[in-house]
Amino acid sequence: MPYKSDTRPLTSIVSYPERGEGGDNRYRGNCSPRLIEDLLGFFRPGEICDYMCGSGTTKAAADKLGVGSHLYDLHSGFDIMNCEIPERPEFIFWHPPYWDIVTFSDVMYKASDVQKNYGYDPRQYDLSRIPDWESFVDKMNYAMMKQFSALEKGGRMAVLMGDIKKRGVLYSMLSEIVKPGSLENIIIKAQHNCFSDQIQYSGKFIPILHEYVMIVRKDSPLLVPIIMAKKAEVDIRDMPGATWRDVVAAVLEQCSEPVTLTFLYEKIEPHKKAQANKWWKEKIRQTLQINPTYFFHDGRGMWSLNRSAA
DNA sequence: CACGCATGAGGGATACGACC
DNA sequence: GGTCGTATCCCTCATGCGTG
Repeated sequence: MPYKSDTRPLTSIVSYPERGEGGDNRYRGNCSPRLIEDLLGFFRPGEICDYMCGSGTTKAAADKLGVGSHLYDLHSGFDIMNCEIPERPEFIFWHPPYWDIVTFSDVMYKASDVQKNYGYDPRQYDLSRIPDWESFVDKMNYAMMKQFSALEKGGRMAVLMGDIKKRGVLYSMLSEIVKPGSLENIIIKAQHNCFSDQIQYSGKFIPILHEYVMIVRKDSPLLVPIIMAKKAEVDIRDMPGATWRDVVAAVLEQCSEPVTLTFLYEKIEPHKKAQANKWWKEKIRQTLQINPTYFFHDGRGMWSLNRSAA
């Protein structure tokens, strides 16, 4: 009786406290097969492909539901960055590494075995061995687009990924992963019994207890819309939406001592805010006057920021 | 629900006395 | 005389409210 969608309708939040049968729970970083069962139960693809199948969680889920599967991994001769994808998949499940949180090659399995059986050292192609975040994201996005390109029209990719907090910095895979096609769903998946549960955190950050399943669909084969993160910097003095109060406060904020009006003029004059207003000097003076809660008047022509103001 | 009207924030423009 | 401090007026836009 395949596709028993039983009492677990798929929703935008999922939680699998007991991991269920399948896969190897000693293989760190793998997920509950129940997630994949639920995805298969909902989308009902004829087959499922997994190009980073790891310990075989996808196979366990597919077998249980009687769905055909095509499974590959770096540990058994398939390198996503360089090998051709053999199928035109209808459904891809992808559980990429969480950067370098868990190293796979030569840790979860022996590099020498792969060298012996397939003739390459898996460590050189292993995404979990990329030390810097930028190149990791680049490679991830390449692998994402490569898999998406292989999809048949109407096909889907479900990507299970998590954000990472390292030394106070958030590295968000969900933000930075490229999103080709139609972004159909983002599912929050609760994490249970993960390694970080054991760590006593020193305080100032919110422990991450969830990951995401992003589902994208390929609607048109040739022209594919994509959403991708782009880092940029804007100057508040050139920004539509920033008020005069914002601009003046921002300039004063980087000064420890009271500054002259001339200084404020110099800092603001070259920017769009000033260039858009013929009376910009007057506006600056007026702004300082009408916001006594934010701006201190330290004698004629001298101003500073009231840092205690809310 | 469309409308007319009031209100208030933000911004532009101008004027003018005080001060250096 | 030029800069600074202050007041005033007008415009636009968003929001809220009562009325028909």
